[in-house]
Amino acid sequence: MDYKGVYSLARSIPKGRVSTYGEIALALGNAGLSRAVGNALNKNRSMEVPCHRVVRSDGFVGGFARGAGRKAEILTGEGIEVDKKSGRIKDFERVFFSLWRGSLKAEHRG
DNA sequence: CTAATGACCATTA
DNA sequence: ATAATGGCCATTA
Repeated sequence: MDYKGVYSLARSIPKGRVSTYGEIALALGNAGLSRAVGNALNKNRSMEVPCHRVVRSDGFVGGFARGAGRKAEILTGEGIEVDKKSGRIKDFERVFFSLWRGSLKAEHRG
């Protein structure tokens, strides 16, 4: 598993935006890596890698080494609204950032 | 090597 | 909209 690639892509996510495990996997060349990507980010624990900006494709924040609640709080601090009750991201399609084409539908109408 | 687990994704009912 | 099922890859025991 090329962790370096995962971390590099994760770093590519700008503040105030979120991407998905599947996107990273797809950018690496294998969409099936989605699960492995999560493992890689989990193992990381480096502050230089904004793993908190990587969420599930469904719009849920997903898991986090420090707990999903912590992840949601960090995202909220970056301007991304998260519903603590359901653990879902508000305006997910709006804050979504595509790694392989630098955002596609996210910028379709500003 | 086999078996089980995980920060997932897509399909189907 | 929610709930349940199958598939995928890598790591760990």
